[in-house]
Amino acid sequence: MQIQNNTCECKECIVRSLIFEHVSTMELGTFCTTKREENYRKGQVVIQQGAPITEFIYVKDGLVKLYTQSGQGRNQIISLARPYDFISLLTIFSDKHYQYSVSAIEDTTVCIIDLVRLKELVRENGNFALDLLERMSRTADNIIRNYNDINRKNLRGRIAYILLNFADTIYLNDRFELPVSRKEIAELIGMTTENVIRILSEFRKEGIIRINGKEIEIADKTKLQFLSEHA
Amino acid sequence: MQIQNNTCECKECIVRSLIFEHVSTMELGTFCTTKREENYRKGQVVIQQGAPITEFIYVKDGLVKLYTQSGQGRNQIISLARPYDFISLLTIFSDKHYQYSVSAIEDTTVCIIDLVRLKELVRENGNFALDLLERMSRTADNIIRNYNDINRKNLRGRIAYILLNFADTIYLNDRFELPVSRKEIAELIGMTTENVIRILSEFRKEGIIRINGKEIEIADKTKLQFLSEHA
DNA sequence: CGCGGCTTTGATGTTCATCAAGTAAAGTGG
DNA sequence: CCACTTTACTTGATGAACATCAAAGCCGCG
Repeated sequence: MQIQNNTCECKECIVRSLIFEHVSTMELGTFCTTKREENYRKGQVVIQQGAPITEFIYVKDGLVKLYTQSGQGRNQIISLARPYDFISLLTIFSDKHYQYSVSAIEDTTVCIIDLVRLKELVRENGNFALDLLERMSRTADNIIRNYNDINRKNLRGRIAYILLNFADTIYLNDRFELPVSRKEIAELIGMTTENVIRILSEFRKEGIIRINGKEIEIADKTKLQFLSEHA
Repeated sequence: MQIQNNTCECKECIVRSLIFEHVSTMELGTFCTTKREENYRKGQVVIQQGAPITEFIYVKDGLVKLYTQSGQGRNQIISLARPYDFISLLTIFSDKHYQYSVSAIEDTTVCIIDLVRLKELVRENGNFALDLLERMSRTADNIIRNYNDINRKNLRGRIAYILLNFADTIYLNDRFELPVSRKEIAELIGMTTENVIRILSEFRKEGIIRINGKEIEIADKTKLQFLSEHA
């Protein structure tokens, strides 16, 4: 983890993110003086569950996972966050401490803004407040819907669902490199690592997907969609 | 469902609710002219999944459930909402249509505020915006944590968990009347009705609880807590 | 009074986690 | 760069946990 200097390229970075479209250039200036960037390598912990919340963090580049840890290494992944996802959006306004951990799945750069400063901005700029509400609403909503969807599927349905998710929502391509390990997939959709592997193998044998290590290609999308919906 | 007249007892109702503590008396006045109340009897639908979101709704009195419906009557309850819970808090700022249904578990009165008016208030009143953010954050957070907690427990653990939840969080009493049917408990914690009944019976036989229809009394709280945490 | 929904219990079968054991890959220190 | 250790991946066998099916009693409601 390294702290970088604050050359103010915020404009580009932040403006690209919808949430900040209502922040004026002047207000943006004050961000640049208070924000900082940090880099994390794959595997490093960005936020430790239980740590006090003093800052607002978002992913500028890379990929992170939000997860809860409980005894003996049994983790549960709440969600994955990509650039411009606001990883501390969940508890940030309601809690004093993080209820989950965040760590980098790929090399990641995050931007960090002081929470007090962010709150000031909410108070001063009503449109920004609305943007933030909308963003937060969407984030929470997606997570909840995800839990709901996954809970009513059997294991084959879950694997189908997550594969379609990667292809259609994240990579926009039926062929992609899995960013996560089999173990992490298991933690993401609530099953064991062995069964993730088993079912991926089944899908391969059935000609639904092609696998080469972390590389996945969807061969029979119709069938995968059917499985996702009906299993 | 009846529409009531708008005698402005908002002050009492709304002020009691933390979220509105930063709304001035003047602003409160404009609420009274725009808000309305509706009554629903047990079992009636307050919000139908898919309906357009045009208003902000909260429970003034009673108890409702938020749930998603999927084919052939297999529902999943997302959460229960009691007075001053903001039932349309989730999708309200991010979606145009409700992603879930809401119906009354007990006779319920809801207050309804025009969404446009609410957004104006967010824009005008920064402290109110922060309150709303906090409230929303907490709501979403609780739901997510709940899913997380429940997912890692086996069936006995889930029943223990939900019973403790009723006793400690909702009724503040080790003896209470179950507001929900066995079927609804099942939908709330992701198991079948039969197994809810079976495990409640087991707990009764094991002397952990006493049951009389909908009335539950926790007899051995220590054991229930142990089950909730270790099963 | 009868019908439909809720509740209860038992029997059965499927799904899934766990255990075990081995291979492959990736990081680590000399 | 190679031996070494650790972590990820894979497959099979087993049993436990849980859903499903079936049948019957109960209760409220029209």
